Amino acid sequence: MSQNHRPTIHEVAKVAGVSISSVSRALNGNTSNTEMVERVNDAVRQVGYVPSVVAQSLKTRHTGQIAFAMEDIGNAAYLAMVREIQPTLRDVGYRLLLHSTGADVEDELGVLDSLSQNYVDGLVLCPLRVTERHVAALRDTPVPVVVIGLLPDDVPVDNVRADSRVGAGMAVEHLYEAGARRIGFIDGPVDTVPGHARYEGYRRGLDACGLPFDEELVEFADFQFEGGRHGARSLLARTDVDAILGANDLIAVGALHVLRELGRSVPDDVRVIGMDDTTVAATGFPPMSSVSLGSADRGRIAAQLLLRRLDGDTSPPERVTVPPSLTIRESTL
Amino acid sequence: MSQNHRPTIHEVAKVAGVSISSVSRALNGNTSNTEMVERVNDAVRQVGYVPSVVAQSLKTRHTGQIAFAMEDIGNAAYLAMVREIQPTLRDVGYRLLLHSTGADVEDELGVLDSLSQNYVDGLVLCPLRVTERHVAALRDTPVPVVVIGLLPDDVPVDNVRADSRVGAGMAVEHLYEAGARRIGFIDGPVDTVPGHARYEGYRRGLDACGLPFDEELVEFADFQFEGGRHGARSLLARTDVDAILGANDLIAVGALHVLRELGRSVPDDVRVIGMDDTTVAATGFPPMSSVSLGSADRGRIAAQLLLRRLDGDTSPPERVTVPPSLTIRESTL
DNA sequence: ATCCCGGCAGGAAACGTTTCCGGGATGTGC
DNA sequence: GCACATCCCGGAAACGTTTCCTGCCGGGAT
Repeated sequence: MSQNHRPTIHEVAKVAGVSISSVSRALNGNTSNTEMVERVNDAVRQVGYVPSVVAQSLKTRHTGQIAFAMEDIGNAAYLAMVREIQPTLRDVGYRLLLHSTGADVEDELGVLDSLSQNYVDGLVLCPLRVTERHVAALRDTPVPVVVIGLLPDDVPVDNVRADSRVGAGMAVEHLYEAGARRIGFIDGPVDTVPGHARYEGYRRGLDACGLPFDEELVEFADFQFEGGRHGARSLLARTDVDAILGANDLIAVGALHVLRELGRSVPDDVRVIGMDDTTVAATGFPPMSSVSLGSADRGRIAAQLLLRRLDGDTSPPERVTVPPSLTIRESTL
Repeated sequence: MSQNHRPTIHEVAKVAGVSISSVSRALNGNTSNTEMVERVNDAVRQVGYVPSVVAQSLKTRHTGQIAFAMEDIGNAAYLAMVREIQPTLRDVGYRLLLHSTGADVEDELGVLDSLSQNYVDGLVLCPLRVTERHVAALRDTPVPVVVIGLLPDDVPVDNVRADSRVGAGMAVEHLYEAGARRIGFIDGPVDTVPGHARYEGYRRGLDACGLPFDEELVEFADFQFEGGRHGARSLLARTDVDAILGANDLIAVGALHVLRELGRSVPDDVRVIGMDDTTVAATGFPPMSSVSLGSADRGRIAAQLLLRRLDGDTSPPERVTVPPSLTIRESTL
């Protein structure tokens, strides 16, 4: 908290004895006269000049900022994305703005609307759901947007997605191969995009293995540790299983705890697998297998796609799907 | 991606048949003529006007943005802070910029320097270390800064800190009361601020309990899960313990795993406690006790302090210490 | 009826840059 | 030595707001 007046380009010009246009050119590398450049640099040092990014933004019409909007940065999948997006952007000089929208769809739309305020050059968006208003807003957004998650095919926006349907299917098949025949499934809320996709994947996985679908085996819960515990308790109170698939790692770890409380051994009595392959999977006990949905990859790819657009690429919208993969640990051996 | 020209205040003025000054006044609530306000609002709707925050920032000299800089958003403690800071700021209309500096002190100083670019109105900073250059930069920062973490007393900047020294001491005393007499300690790197403070706390805790200090009982590691595993292996290969304090939860959970591998029961043979009280503590097995250092509280308080400064408060720098507390779970019963 | 005062709206300047444009100097080719 | 092209630099406009200042109008008091 200090001097009341930061030096502007005018002061630099005065000290250097040149015009402000020359200062600007010198600083932006648009002059070939090295003596001029030196004089300007000296003056810059002397007065301690730092350009105002706000004024630059106003003039150049870009801000050097990119926003990332998701539901909750506390969610490990989004966290993994941020950890890739931030360095990717920073390396090329962009700053990252974080919007946690909470479970509020209005807030999410608010972010989209606010893009017209021109405070960012682009947006990476992880929508909770995709409503018609989303589609409308995405159709004529004032800045490039990349959506991570499911998106109707006709929305002209770059899109990177995981295939959690396939991922859930893979998990089921993996459990089947490990010997499981009654595979319980604790899903997240079915009215969310991932909840729905994983439910489908579970069913397809059963089909692929020739196992019958039994709705007794399915439980719905929050995507949280406590959700997983409640889900597992209800499930196990109702029926018996020899494997459990959790729709994410927290749910699965919750199930792990309940199984121990009930004295069931993992993996000998019951195999357990989660999804997202986050830290809690590795640190759980026993170390838990999980379906990696490539969150980090999706984040990085989204950032790269966005940067391409900002570079002026006008090719048709891209649609990238990151394939899931299994990380096998002790809970399904 | 759409229309090449967003409407400006001039268009609104033209449509409304008034001057741009009147539009500005109407939009900012600086006019009492309700008919004027209505006419302007109608025109705004008609042309789809959205103010340019960049132009506003240039004129008003504030940006509505606040930066949060820390080492790594992947660190659960920082994550907890962001989760409090972001909503706190958003509720009063500020946007949050995220700077993960990595382990790079230069980068951290770069953030401080970049404040002169005036792209944010304030900064919440979690410094890795506090060098003289930090102090110099903090002494005359162009915008308010709140530092989370240790800070020399004479730096005139708001400061909120945890007392991890006391926290580590509490952990030791808790273990002692639970019956432990040989308490191992797996610290983080001792040249980091938290590593050092926790080391001191550990020693003071021993003193308070009348236990002798034995350097055989101390191991240094990364603040990570793998670090905890390595540290625990070395420690247990060298000597025997009846309790382990991990300098953070990941370290402690790593120790938990090693103990199980070695067939030592927790908490019966060895009690384990971590620090930071993050998700992995609750989801570990057995659920692990941890010293809460109030990360969320610190984040919220820091944000509130910053907002007060931005509101024009010029009272002397504030120094807030958030007291640690114990969260007891099964690993120390 | 005149004067004064208050309120309200419009014009214009300012925020700090970048960039267009034009003029003077310099250099090149005849 | 002259014409012409080239290069550089300075002046000025522009980006889209907010706000100061001025002038106008109307109303109340004398």
